[in-house]
Amino acid sequence: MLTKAQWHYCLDEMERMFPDAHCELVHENPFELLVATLLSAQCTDVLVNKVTKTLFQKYKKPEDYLAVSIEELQTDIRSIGLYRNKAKNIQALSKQLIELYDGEVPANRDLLTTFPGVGRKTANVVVSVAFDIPAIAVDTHVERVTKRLGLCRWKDSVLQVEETLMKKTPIELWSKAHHQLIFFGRYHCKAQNPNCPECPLLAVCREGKKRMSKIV
DNA sequence: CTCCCGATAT
DNA sequence: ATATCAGGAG
Repeated sequence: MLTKAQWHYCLDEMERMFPDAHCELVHENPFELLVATLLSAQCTDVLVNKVTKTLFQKYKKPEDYLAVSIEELQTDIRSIGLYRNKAKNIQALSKQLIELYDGEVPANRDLLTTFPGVGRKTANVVVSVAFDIPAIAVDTHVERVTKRLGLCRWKDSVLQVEETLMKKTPIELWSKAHHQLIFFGRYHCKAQNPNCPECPLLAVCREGKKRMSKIV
């Protein structure tokens, strides 16, 4: 397992590699971020942005998503994948927003998870990015990177990963570290071909050292 | 655990 | 052909 000093070394190096890591889901308000994040499940953010570019011109408010048929909304987001569930969730979520929150996205993680299609990860993204509330959303990249490094156990749940990250990272760094973990996982410590030979974290990485010893 | 699911990279 | 992608619900 990584020591505290080793983890802070990782945070420093990721800051060096990706100093401008940020949310790559294009949005102009909390509602757009909520929809974009819901759409991003099992889909690249590049594809999400391609769809929302036209989607957000057609649908501005929750009412707009309820004004069309489910089939029409499905067609508008079909290229995203999982489009039947996502279309249904967007309409149900819009209805709940109007009836219980006057159409405004609540700045509260636990309230957000009561919305259909919104789990802990999506809720953490929204409160963190849209409302500057400290949170660490554990997506596929964050989970993979923290487990490869050895900060977490391979058998840990995403909630356990989140708790470990919150415990071992100063709260003022949560948002930045969260995005740097994603950039590091997306562009360097990739799922299929991680670039271990050129990795500045190799010296402290459990999985990296194992992979490199196999090559030699 | 399974299902949902199209686009892209390997 | 197969793996993966800013997951969530039953």
